[in-house]
Amino acid sequence: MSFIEIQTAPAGPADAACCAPATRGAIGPEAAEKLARSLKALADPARLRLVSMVAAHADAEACVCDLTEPLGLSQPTVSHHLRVLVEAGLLTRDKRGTWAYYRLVPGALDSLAALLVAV
Amino acid sequence: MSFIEIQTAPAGPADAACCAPATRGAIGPEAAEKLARSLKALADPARLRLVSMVAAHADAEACVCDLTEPLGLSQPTVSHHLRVLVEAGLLTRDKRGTWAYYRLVPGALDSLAALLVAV
DNA sequence: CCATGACATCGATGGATGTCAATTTATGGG
DNA sequence: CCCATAAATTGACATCCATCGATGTCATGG
Repeated sequence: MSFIEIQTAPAGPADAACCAPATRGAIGPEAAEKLARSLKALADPARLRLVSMVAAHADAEACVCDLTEPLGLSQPTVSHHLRVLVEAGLLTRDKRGTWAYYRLVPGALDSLAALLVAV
Repeated sequence: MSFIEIQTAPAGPADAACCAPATRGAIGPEAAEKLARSLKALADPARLRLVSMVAAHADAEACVCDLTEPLGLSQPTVSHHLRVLVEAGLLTRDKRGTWAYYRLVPGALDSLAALLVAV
């Protein structure tokens, strides 16, 4: 994984008053972009509840029909949110016959949290 | 802080076919709303970089003028992002004379990450 | 007392996003 | 072969959000 890529700069001379160069040990623009994409996928009440509901469901998997009614959202909307979560690498989709089963990707949330504290 | 409020339910009986009740040990709607607000504040490349730059700056504090140029955004835009971060409880603002100094709130990122893995 | 610099707020605009209704695809049963 | 159900996709619409320019406020210095 490791999107950490510290942007090292020579640590310029200390400025007398204000306005030092900044961005010494800070996160790089592309790493920020990547992390923001992952966080944006989770930064929605419906999607947080979906992740939580999938994780708490029996066998840790659930189909759309399990999730539509308790969320209070229409089926296409739930499907859309699930798609966003799958594209963000947080859930996996497994279509078996009529139903599509969603599962939590094992270490996804943990590595995201780890990146967060390292920002 | 502690927005942890897990919504505990009696853990209903396993359903035979599909469509179990769901939302057993899942996060509640209002907890999801609150967490989503915090995550949304961070789910932006500019704000992630701002948090990182403030944390990496000398004395762990920085004024707006330190941050505008390396971010490549205008001063009002940077000010807006900093305001969002302050309102989310991630940064503190301390106006001393001409300059406004921003600092990272000590445990903010960590407790956010802890909430994330507990979703 | 006015000029300047740092910062915040306001207003406008373009783009992203959440939502639903309608349609489409696919599976399974009669 | 046709119908019913489950899901995904599409299209349309409303809302939110990031960004910028203009303006306002406060402190400092000539």
